[in-house]
Amino acid sequence: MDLVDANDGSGESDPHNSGSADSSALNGAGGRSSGGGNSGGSDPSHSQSSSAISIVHVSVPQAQVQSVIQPTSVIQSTPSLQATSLPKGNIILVSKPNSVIHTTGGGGGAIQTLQLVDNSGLHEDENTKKRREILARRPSYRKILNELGGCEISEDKGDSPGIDSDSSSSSPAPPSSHNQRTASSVSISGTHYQSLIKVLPGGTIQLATPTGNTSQGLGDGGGQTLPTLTMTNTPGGGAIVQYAQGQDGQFFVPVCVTGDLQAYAIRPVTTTAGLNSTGVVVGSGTGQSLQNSKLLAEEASRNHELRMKGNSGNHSDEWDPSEPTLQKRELRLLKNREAARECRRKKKEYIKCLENRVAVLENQNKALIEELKSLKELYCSQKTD
DNA sequence: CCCTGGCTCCGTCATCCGAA
DNA sequence: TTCGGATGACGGAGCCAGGG
Repeated sequence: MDLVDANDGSGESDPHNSGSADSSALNGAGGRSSGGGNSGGSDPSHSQSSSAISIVHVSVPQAQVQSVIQPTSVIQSTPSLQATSLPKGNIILVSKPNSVIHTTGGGGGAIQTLQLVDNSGLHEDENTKKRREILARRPSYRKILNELGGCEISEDKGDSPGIDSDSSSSSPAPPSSHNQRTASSVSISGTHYQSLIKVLPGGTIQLATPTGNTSQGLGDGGGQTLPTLTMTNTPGGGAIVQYAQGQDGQFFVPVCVTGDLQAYAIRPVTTTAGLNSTGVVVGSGTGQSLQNSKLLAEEASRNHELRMKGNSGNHSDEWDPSEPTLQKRELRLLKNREAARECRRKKKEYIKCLENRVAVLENQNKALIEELKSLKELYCSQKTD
């Protein structure tokens, strides 16, 4: 069994690693060593283009289920695939190419698999080049997270982080919310992505076919029929999987969601020209920021006018030669204020994501230890027979 | 009640870095 | 080269709990 290390891209760290008190939390999260830190699941150089298929299978009764689908993994759906239900205690760990999501029934039932195919090997040169470029850059939280695919920092305040949204997009479910469903779509560089989420009571995740006839089907999917993946008993019912159907394949990227949720953002398999380096689908992006800029400018000018009015009593006839500069400065300050606020928010989210990841990995570790134990026992008992 | 230390949030400045 | 966004660093303000 090719058990894949789930600790894929946990090398995230404070981009600047300045070690100040302000960033101590990030530094504590594990420093990205120069050069190789950004490796793991998202590292194209890791993609072993061997045809060997990794099967990851963990079944631990009573254990909390965690699902980790690492970046660069592609879930290649088989149209005829039926809903796959992971019994209580199962864990999906996929961080290597050509992996298979594999589950057995709690009592040794039939095995169902979802094959994961990694296409990154096809574009290794390109990806390596890109990776070098990325490593040479100074990373931001968002970049780090996107590259890791570990956590997605939301673009818009108050919205569900990391989940692209249109009219029916999801918002972070309240802890008690047990039946959460999300369908969203977005186009990037001509690639249409669909993401369908359903979290059922008990933590079942379902990938729904947009037009399919599964009961979880959501909305219109442009004729694509996608399989359903069901995972039961995720802790707190908090797992979210976003399904992507692109021109060049389907794929999942893990994403953290504020709270206890974990989601998977959408990422293209290949680096397409028009796509940003991250390729993570995030809702309501540029338009809003433009709008924000406008609003900021308006606010700045308003403030300026108010100040001018306030000052008019004192220096009525005085003309300040530096007025445009002042206005410019005010606008810059205003923008920077907003940016700082946003930056702090992202930082918080980033830390939360790291904490979530720690929790997930701890649980996985626990489960694997248990699995090892039971296998050992099994082996010993068979040996003595 | 006052003081103090810890914590959090905020605004500003400086700097880095990518895009134009 | 310039511009603007992102973010670390720094200091101030407010809140809260604990102690005298």
